[in-house]
Amino acid sequence: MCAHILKLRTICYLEKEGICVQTQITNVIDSIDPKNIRIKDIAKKAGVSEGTVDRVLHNRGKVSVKSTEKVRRVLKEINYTPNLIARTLGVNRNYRLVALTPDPNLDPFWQQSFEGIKAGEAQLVQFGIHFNVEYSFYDPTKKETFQKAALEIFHSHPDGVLVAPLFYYASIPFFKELAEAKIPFILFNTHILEAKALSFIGQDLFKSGNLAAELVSIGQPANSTFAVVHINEDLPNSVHLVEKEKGFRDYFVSPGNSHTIKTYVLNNTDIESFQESVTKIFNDTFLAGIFITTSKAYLIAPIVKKINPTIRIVGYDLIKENMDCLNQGSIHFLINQNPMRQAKLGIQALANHLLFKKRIPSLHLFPLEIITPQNVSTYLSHEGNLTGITV
Amino acid sequence: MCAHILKLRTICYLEKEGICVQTQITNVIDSIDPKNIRIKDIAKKAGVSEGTVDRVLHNRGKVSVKSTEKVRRVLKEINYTPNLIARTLGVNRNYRLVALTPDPNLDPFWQQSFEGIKAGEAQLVQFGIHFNVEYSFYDPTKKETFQKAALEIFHSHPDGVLVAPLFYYASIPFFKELAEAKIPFILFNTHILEAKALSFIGQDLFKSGNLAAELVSIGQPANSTFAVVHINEDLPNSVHLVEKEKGFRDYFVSPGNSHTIKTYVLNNTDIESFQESVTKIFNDTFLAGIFITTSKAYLIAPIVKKINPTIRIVGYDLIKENMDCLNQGSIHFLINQNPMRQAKLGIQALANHLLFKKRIPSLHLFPLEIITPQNVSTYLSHEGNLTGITV
DNA sequence: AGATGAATTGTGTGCGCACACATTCTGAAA
DNA sequence: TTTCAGAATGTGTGCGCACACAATTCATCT
Repeated sequence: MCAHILKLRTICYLEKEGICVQTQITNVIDSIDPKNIRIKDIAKKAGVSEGTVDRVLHNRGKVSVKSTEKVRRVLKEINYTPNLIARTLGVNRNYRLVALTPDPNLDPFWQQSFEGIKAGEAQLVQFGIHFNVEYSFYDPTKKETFQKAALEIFHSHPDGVLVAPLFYYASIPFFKELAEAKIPFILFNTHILEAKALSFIGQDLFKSGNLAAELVSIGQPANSTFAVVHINEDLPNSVHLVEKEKGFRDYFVSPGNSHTIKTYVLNNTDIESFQESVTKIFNDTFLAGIFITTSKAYLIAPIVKKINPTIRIVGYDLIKENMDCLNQGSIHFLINQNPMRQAKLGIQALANHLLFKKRIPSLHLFPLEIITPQNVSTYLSHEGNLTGITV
Repeated sequence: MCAHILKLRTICYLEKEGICVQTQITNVIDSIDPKNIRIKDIAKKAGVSEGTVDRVLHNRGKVSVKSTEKVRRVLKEINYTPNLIARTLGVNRNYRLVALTPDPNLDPFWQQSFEGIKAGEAQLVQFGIHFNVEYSFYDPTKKETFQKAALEIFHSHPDGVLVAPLFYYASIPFFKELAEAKIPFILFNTHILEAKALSFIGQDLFKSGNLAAELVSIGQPANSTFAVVHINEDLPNSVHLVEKEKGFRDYFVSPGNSHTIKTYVLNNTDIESFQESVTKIFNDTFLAGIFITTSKAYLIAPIVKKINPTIRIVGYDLIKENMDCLNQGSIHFLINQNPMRQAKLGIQALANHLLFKKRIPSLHLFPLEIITPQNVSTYLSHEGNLTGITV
């Protein structure tokens, strides 16, 4: 049979210089490959049956103290790691997941997150894993739609939930309910600390604002004025935007700082009056740079460029409209939140938790990706390659 | 048995406004879940045995035209995707991979790539996949060590190879041999087009130089002078550096450009004379920015800062020394090549090819990640999270 | 028609695990 | 001693696939 495996690892390149070929030979004789210990092997080694080992491994009880000890000792000796693939094979129950996000039809940003969820689902299917993801969408401008959807999800008793909880106060009771019902849930995009979620996946928004400040001010003269602009948002209810602004302002609180920061909140209920007010604001004040806290930078960038093309604009996310502005030079930097990868990872994390019973990190912070006209294309071609084993 | 699955997908949030709850109910009655078609199901539908379906699926021959037709028709009708997990279960053989890279002990950059390979291997082990990765290292400054290692690898007849081929001409014959012996190989970090590799994983180096030019010149006054610096490299033999410089210079070939570009090649055989020559060079010419084409920016950044702290420095990679310079303000931008993720993906790609028999893209270009003092920490915390299902 | 060998087709097994179920072992009560 | 729960332990099965091997069919020749 197998056994008698001869492993040969060679590190060699200095032969001439006398250190010569450094070869390490490992002989694995008639023993099990240490990488590949089965429950069966543990059972044999402990002198018990596979069933007993299984009971010990899963704390199913009904094992005598003596047997438990024997198994525990073997487990400590060898480093058993269950074969995750084999583990899922026998599982034929269907896990039902629900994803709750803003409606992708209302915002290209959430369209991308939606794509990520689908990619995650597709990947699991490919591996023969029975995960059904259902989608529930809400209107990001109306918190009642979130509450309603949340209630329905709770009543449908899913096996796991993935949520982008834009509304702070509206989401708290939902998470309380989920926790009580022991339904695992993962947050992405926006972190709600009190939620006690299984995991949060997203960026550090304070640092994100920090970075925006750096980008907007690089190479700018002293005594400049910068603006923070929130578009179309219910600011007091939106933790994520407040956090970004805090980070932005924090960057300028340093000994030698000479810059001035202003904040604007804009609503584009109708386009004409929006354009007017934008024009008025940016004509009145001389700004060296503008930081838009949402993915809506494309709404004001072209207007600002007409007023003064040297005003530096920093926004968020690789949505088409923003990239057009980037290429035309009206937006100078974008910070990519990578909603697609966030969402995909969310699904994967739920699978890891429910199915593979892996421990998943309670915090998965994404890097703050800086996008410029020169590197934007490299991000696009990369986004498509979301497949792989893992992720 | 199973069947009678009731799927319920709800999209609901506009009830008040009359559009009401939009519910889509899918009833799957007594039929197989379309997501989960087995070979057995195909066999039943085609009226043949599982063995015949298997033979058709794998082109093993020994099937009559009639049976082949029957199976093909069913396959066309339903969209069969094999269960990748089950596929690997029965595979008993041990695949032997060899990774050929510069010696990690000589360069922290290659240390990171080494970590990535190990991470990839570890992940496969966790999934119970029998992949043994052996390592073979060469001295990146001596092409003979590459040639020697390559020869040994070829003679050991591995199942797959992952290579970072820094030497252009020295590597061509190796790849020819591998191709003739039908040993699949994947390149990473440096692309050798003629190699006809299974896949290349890495960055577009021309664009990388392009981006460096953008970073070095943002917010700089007109008529500035910038330097391209190659450190410790056999330039004519190193395609990757030449390509980066091309990209860098290309950026400044535009109608309105007023900048000047200079190129320097430095060798730090002994530290003192190196420091002297660096000091001399950068004292002689007034430079607005410097682009170092390797991960060695930390060797000159502190010296340059002493001469003139406003000279902007752009380098490569998140190695400790560079990050220290970044935090101390002597390096202003780094472009992250993500050697860890590149290498890990290389292993995964080989597994996908050999084991899962998935098609893998012949080109996997990584994004050009811009690192600044403000976002460097977010990349570090993220690097650790390399696990997941995929990748 | 019967025999023979090749072409085709069908069946069985193992991969490692989880879980259901069957069996054996205790010790206390009858 | 026998009986009998209940605890402890062991055995068997399926998950979907690949591959080895067994069984069948078919065409051809005697």
